[in-house]
Amino acid sequence: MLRVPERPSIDGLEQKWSAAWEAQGTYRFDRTAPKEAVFAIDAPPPTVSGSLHIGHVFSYTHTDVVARFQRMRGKAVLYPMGWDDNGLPTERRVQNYFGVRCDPELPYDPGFEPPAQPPEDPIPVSRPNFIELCRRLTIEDERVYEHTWRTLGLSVDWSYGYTTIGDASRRASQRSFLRMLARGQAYQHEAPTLWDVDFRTAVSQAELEDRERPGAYHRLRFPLTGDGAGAADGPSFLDVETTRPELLPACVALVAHPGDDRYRGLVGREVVTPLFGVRVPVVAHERAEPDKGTGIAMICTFGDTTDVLWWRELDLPTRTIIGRDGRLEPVPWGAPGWDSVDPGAALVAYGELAGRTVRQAQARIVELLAGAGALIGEPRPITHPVKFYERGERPLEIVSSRQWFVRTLAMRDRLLARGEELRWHPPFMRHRYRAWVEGLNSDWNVSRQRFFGVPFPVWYPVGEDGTVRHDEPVVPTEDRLPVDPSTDVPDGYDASQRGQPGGFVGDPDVMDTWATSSLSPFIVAGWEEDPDLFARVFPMDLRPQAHDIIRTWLFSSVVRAELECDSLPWTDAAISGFVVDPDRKKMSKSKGNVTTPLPLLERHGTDAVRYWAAGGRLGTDTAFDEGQMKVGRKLAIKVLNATKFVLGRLGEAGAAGTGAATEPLDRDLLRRLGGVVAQATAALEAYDHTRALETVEGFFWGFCDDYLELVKSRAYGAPEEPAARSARTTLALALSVQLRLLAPFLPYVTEEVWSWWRSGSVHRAPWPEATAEILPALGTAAAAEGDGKAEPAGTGDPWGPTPVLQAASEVLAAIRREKTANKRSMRARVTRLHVVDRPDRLASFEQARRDVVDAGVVDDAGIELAEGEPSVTVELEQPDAAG
RNA sequence: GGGCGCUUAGCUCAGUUGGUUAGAGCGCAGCCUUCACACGGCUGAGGUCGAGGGUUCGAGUCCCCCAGCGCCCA
Repeated sequence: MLRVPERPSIDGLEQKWSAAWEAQGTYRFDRTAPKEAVFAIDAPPPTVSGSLHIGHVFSYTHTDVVARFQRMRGKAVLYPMGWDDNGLPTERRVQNYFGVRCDPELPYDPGFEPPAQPPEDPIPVSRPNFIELCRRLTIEDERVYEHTWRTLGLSVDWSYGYTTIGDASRRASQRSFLRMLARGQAYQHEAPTLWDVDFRTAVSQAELEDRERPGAYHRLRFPLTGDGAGAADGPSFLDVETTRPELLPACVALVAHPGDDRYRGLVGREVVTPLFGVRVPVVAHERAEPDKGTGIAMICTFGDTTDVLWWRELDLPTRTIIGRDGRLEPVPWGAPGWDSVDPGAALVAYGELAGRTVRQAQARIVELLAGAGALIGEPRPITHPVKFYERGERPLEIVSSRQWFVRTLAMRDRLLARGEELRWHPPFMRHRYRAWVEGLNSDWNVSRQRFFGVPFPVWYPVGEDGTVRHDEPVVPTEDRLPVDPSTDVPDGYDASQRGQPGGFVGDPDVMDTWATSSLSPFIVAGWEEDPDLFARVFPMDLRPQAHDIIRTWLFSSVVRAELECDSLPWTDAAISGFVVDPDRKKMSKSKGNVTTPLPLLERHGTDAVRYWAAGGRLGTDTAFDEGQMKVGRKLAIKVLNATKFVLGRLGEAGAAGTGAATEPLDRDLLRRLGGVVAQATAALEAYDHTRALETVEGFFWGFCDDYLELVKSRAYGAPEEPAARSARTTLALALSVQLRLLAPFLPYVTEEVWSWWRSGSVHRAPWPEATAEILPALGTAAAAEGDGKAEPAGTGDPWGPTPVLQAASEVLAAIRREKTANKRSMRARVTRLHVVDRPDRLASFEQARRDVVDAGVVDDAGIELAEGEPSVTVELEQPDAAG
């Protein structure tokens, strides 16, 4: 039954159909499907830190196109949505939103309510209170996110949702951790660690970024001691250039390149540090750069990662001075390890520095060095790369602390092999992964000294003397997970023993957020909790994500699947580009050029925004372009109107769409459509949604502009007239196929018009199949034909050339051109139409003659055909004769 | 410094294994009250394919080099 509205509109379709899809369970995953019929997507859980942005809309649309395509092809699609709510972005947002800060020393206050307005000075709250606030805010944010996704029409099965702080995620993270610990793949270690002094947490290699910062070389003079050989005729001092003079008290050696003739004779000798009088050796190492400064450098514990390398490889002593708050700590000059030729002077000098921040200490020590005559010349300003935590605001320091690590370095070769095994879209993204894995220089530090995260499921015994025995961790059995060691009690102890001699303490740290999100395929698949589900969906099919997190999320996910399952977590990775503003600048909050999705969806309509997003190729940065959204809106409206028109011609009987296409023009149209189906299908299989859309869209416009005009009047014919029946069969089939081809891109308008004449959702309809669906309409006719309208000799390609459609379109275009050139209406009558061409082309035109006559308003008697150089001559009736 | 990508019409981009006269959309200009659509339709103008060199009968496409832009890593 046809139900075509009088005045169709694309406005309001989002609300109508997203509710219907939810009510009808259109996108529900069929968990009874066998593994080979499942298409499982490991979609990125967006970070819950305020709001989704246009980049999310962009890449999630790409994924949704894949999901819808696979679903229509009959796959049981598992398309879950998670929220990445644990971690620093949430903590930071909660601090700002409520005006609080977490102080783990405070006791829980069950009655705490944050003030309506965040106060100027943050209110200190206990850790449990802080976590409550985190949960409260993330639940609110997640509700808003979900609404945005539903408006965008993502075909997610919401019943498979998860959050990275939820019970399932904590269980999976802790279970995996315990197993890695048991297998020796996780270990804890007191070591120099990159440290953000504002967030007061360790960060991993993956979270670093270099930023250009101004600095200055300070030339410091170190007197040589008289101990070494040849002291008498050598120099009496060494000059060293450093950008970090404040680390002088932490200096443990000077280093030069072994091949540097200037210093070769001095290696093994000792110098004395200015101000602090510490005797340090001159050593040699390949990593010293002869071209930099004076070619000899201070090794301090620790200024940068090269210091750590030198310290480790050269087996140097440790003198750390920077505390976790980024200030210089008091140190005991004269005590063992802090020997000085003049402890009193060292104490006085250091007294000027202790308690100051790195920055303040630098300013002060420069004055002291200048006063002591140890600063040679003026500091020389430079710009140099400095390591930052990607979310941080001050340069990272390196502090020594106890951290949990996962052994990734030892599995480098296996990880590289997995990178080759994974199918990347586009393929060149493979290089990003390989370069990252090859460049790994430390195991993965998974500890974070934060609050809102997954705790390590570990306690430590406290000795009778009160010392914490970190090397004897106590772990829970897996059936107790998830645990919070700060409130839960290990087996064999009771709560009163917490922190007591002979008792226990909980590990205070939480896991890196990637340590949880890297398990997303495991969390969704019910790892170790739902073996039936796990067997059906793991390994998954697709990981879609953007290229900025290849080194973090993609990498860590490959690590976890390798460790737990000895496999890839998925077979394919689809890597989206970024959305950039029209000036090719990355959209970001700091640049103030971000666009929030919901107003856009409301202004242009979801299908329009998705059209823009689907136009962005994988791996390619795409300009934010509202013009493209207007084009998408136009396309959606065209679908609406063209469907209305076609259904109007079909009538109740024709809408069934069975029968044969007997007219050559109709047969050509279907042949071309068959080719479009094949191309679009191949493109989508290859994760090239852009090409698929272009192909389908191009055909659709030609269908509307030419074919519909050509068959308009023929399709009006009586039910029993064969030419009319052929037109209606073709219209019904072509419309049905095209709506399904467009459905993954424009889910709302296609569902709306599908509902006018078909039952069920277009998104559950089978993906068009050229051979099975279109060939029968041609095949039955081919057998019936024999009157000179026969097909060209079979070339094996049923979707070959379409000469009749071609000829008709070209002549129609010539007629339009003439009418336009003469500023005449398209209804102006053509009195003479003279077509000159090759014989076969004339024959093709002849087969569509009636349709061209109707569409072009041509006097049939005025048509002349002749062989020769191709040309079309059109003469129009006199304007005044039109009446 | 290393790696990857990009450079084609005013703008955003296609251009498959080399093969007639390099395409699309937007924008622009002109025209058309057309019975699905004025949230429309039709028609048109517009490009020495970043520069240079090479391979080839033939290069936007393959090779070399250079420049610029972007991203990632050091």
